[in-house]
Amino acid sequence: MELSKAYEPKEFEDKIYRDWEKSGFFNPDNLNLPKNAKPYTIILPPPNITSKLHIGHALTLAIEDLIIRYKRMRGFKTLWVPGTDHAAIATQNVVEKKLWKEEKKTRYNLGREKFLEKVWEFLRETQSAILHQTKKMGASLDWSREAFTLDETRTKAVAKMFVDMYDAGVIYRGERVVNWCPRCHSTLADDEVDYQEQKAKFYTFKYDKNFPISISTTRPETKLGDTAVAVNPKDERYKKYIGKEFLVDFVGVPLKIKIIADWQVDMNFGTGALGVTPAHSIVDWQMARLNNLEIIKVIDEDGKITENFGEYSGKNVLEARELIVEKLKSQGLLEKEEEIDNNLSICYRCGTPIEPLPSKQWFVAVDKKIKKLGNKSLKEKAIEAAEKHAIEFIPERFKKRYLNWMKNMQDWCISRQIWFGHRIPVWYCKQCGEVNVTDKANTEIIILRHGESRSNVEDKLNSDIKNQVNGLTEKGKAQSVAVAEELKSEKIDIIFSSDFKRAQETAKIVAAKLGIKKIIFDKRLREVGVGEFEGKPDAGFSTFRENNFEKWHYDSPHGIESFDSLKTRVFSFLDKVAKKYPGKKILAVGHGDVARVAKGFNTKRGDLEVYKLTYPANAKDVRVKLAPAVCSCDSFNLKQDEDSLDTWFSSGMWTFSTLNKPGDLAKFHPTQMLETGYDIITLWVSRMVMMSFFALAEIPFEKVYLHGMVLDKNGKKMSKSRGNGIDPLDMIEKYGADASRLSLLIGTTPGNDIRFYEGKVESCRNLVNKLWNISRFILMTVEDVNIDTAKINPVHFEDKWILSDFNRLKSDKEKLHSEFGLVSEGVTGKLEHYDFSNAGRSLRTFTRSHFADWYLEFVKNRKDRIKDQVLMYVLKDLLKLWHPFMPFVTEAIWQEMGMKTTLMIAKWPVQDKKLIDEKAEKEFAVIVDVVTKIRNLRAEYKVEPVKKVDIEIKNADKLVESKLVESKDIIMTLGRVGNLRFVTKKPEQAAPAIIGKIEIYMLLAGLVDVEKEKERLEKEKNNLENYIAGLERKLGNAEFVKNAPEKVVDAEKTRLTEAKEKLEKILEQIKDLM
RNA sequence: GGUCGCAUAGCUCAGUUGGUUAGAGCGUUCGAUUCACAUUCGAAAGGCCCCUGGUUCGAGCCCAGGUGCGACCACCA
Repeated sequence: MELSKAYEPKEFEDKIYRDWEKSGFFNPDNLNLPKNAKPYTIILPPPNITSKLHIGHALTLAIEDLIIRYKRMRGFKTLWVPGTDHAAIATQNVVEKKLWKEEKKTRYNLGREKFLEKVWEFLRETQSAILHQTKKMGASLDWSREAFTLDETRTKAVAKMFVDMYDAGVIYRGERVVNWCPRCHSTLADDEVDYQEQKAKFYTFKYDKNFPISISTTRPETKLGDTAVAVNPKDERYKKYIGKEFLVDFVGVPLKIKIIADWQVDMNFGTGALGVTPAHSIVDWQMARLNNLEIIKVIDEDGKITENFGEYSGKNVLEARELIVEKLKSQGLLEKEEEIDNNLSICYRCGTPIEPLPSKQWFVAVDKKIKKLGNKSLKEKAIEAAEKHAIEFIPERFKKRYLNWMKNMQDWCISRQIWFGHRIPVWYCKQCGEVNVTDKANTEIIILRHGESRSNVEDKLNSDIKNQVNGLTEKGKAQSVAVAEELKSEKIDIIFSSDFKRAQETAKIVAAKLGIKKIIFDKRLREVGVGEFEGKPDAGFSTFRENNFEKWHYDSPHGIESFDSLKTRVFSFLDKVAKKYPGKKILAVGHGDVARVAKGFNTKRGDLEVYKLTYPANAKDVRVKLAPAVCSCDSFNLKQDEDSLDTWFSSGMWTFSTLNKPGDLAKFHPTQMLETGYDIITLWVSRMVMMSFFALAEIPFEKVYLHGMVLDKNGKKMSKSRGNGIDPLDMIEKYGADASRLSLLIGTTPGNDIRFYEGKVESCRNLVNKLWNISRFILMTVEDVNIDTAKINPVHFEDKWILSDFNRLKSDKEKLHSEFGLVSEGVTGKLEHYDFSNAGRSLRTFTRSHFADWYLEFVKNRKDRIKDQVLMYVLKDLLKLWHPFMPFVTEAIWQEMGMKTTLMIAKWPVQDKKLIDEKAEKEFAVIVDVVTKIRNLRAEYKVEPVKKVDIEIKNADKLVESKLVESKDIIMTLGRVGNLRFVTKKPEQAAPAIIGKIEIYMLLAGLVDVEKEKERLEKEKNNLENYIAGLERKLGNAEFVKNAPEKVVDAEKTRLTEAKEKLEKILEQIKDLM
């Protein structure tokens, strides 16, 4: 069997990923597991659909796939759920910017519906790019459970959550000072506010002559809304005024100012007195609430002074500021005007200075006590979960950040003035103003006109129920079939129909095609009554109505039905459907005028215009969307809230909104692990905890593993704007997915940022190729790839050693102490402790150094069955251990070996303690030392590689002497030795190397360079002397001998003895050279 | 301003409850190609473990103070 010379990722990766998908094992339902198998679930943090994935996402995928593959191999019912996040504001911004750049249009130019279409167009593009990237990384995600925060299922869940929270009193509508951008006309979340350093004029003045305290501000115009002056309660200067009220005349505006005390006031800033403007400062707003102050709005949504401020009203803030300062100057009230540095809050999108404004918004009350949570609030539960270790943070320090933020959290504003996202499920009644909160979906009614009938062809009006002789023509029947085809994709729930024959026949054809059995006939869908025009041509009737609209509106001339009557019955039908079938999609087969009137309902036009609407022939154009609620005043004329929800509201539900397959929630929630970047602890992690407590009264996850940020080589955060962002696809293209993943895993510790540069990927690529070539060699060497590896009886000590060492590598203990070199550390233990980096390092060291460089070199020329067994045993299990790190290459080799099942579900190797053999380890370590020393001697003497050297070994340790003899040939090969003798007497003219009791001499005949050798030995002598002096100092210290553990003291003594022996030999050698 | 983190070889990072002469990968230098692998192998050079003090028989590790860098939160009226 022979593999290609180098591993070519491109030849394998796509095919392997397809095979994995085909196997179905990404889905835990398909894993063949015992009933009691424990679940292990991670929900992938959904990437924003604002852009393609960057290397930071690749890190998330690499870590999570590593954990998931490891757990899967360990027999857990393993689930990893993929998805994407609609990222409301961010996405809307990206599309708005694009729209402006490409078409010079704003969202208002397009209107809500058209704009949203654009957004969806954009997101479908990025979404599929993200999907492709994720698969390329090799992520073993269960695609059958893929979710999107704004798909139908999640949208329903979000609306229901909102309603439930509202019903529980946890969501409320309230007024609060919010960050308002006067240009974007939207509130901004705190994290959407940028700060700009600026020089500002800082004015110090009094409101009027009679007011005793001076205040300072950079924004005199807001002072029109002051209702208090706050001072520090400790401030002796103002103590006497606290609680007093003053009526002042501030630049012509009368104000009532109360003096209040507040600890937040800095006595040393300005005058130590703060003018409180409740409506235009978040801090002041809080003070106002505590002190029951009046709130006066001074600035409106356009950034202009509101009414009732005389000459200032209607001016923008800068104009008003100038005017007020002038006025203060002229009144002699301005005491100081200085320049200070301050931070100006600006909109992160357009840079316009932000106006804090009071505004009606929707909030989640984080302090509201909730009955089903033991009368604790969401905040309390979220704090408790971390403090009582229900949720563990890795690394633990981030718990502090979480708790700190949580404890200071105020009610969470969840409404955003944007179009994209989950529209707030609240309807305001236009009639009585009542607020209706419901998660019921819109009811949608499609009004369909019947197909061509004989009365159409013959041009004889027919609106008499007793005279239903005419049905559909052949053409009409064909039209009905065609319409039914079109309607197939609509998922119609119910069909209504007029009871006129032509409508009945149409409805029956459509119903049969759509597979709907029952048709509900409703008189209200009948054609308008034509009275005396019955049986006559349409033209007369139409002309009459058009000429006599006013009259026909309410009356019934010539016995025809009035417009009002027609409208009333059609609307009554719509009303009934809205009430009785909320959220359904309904087809109503009727007639021309019925469609016309219904269309008017939808467009909310005046009666006359409604009548002039043309009705279409096909089904898709007349649709009525009805609000899902009917107000208690019985009106269904409701208007939905224009705002959308904060994107974290829906992503906060992510751990459970994704588990919507029947039984999933019970099986997989709470999830075991959340793995994400530390930058979204507050934004996301905290929200998930609260949302999960509200919805399910349980934690969303047991552990939170936080990874760092990926930085570029210079330690700068990667981003597109900096131009240092890296597309994982580029790395995969160049080095393969395995190398890309590995480069992100090795050298990465939880919570710490990682620097990424191509060199890392390159060296990982080399390692991947090394594993490939090890396999290539083994598969070429062994006689039978399927050799039984269950029972190995190793005879050679090198076999015993590698089996021993390899089983240490498998260990679930993080580190096994051993005093010998070349001993591996436990990979399983490291993985259990989330120490992925060191797990990878251990594997790398074993693979490269222990297995390839020593064992394989050692046994290269051996030909026997036991060796084959050892090789296959190590290779198979090594592939398993590597699999979570580099799934593709390990699977590729596995398949090349002719394995029938995928490596993905192979059992994780368990340590076989019987194979741990310390004696063999020690013996092999000596051989390694001897060979290394010989190589060192050669290198120091610059012996040409082709030239063989003569070596004599003296006084070999009894224990290992036989092994040295046994390995004579291999030592000679590895050390390029011509003659190897075991002697009892030190040779003349030879360079020594000493390992404990073993002395190795390289004979120098023909290569002697006395000066060089002297120099080398002197250096070593000095080293040893210093070392010995240190040890003697230590051991001569009575305190050390007294206090240190015996083990440590003994070890030092041994070292001293050995060093002295060694020094003695060196000295002898130097003497010889003299 | 508050909180947290980081500082070890030229670079990126390990370094366990304090106990050998502090390690790895990359890079550099020297050398090797009939060998499974030049995506390879052998070897070497390279460290006031940020500074100052303390605890201890003993500190890269623990404590205090400082310096530099970074992050998060708050925000100056």
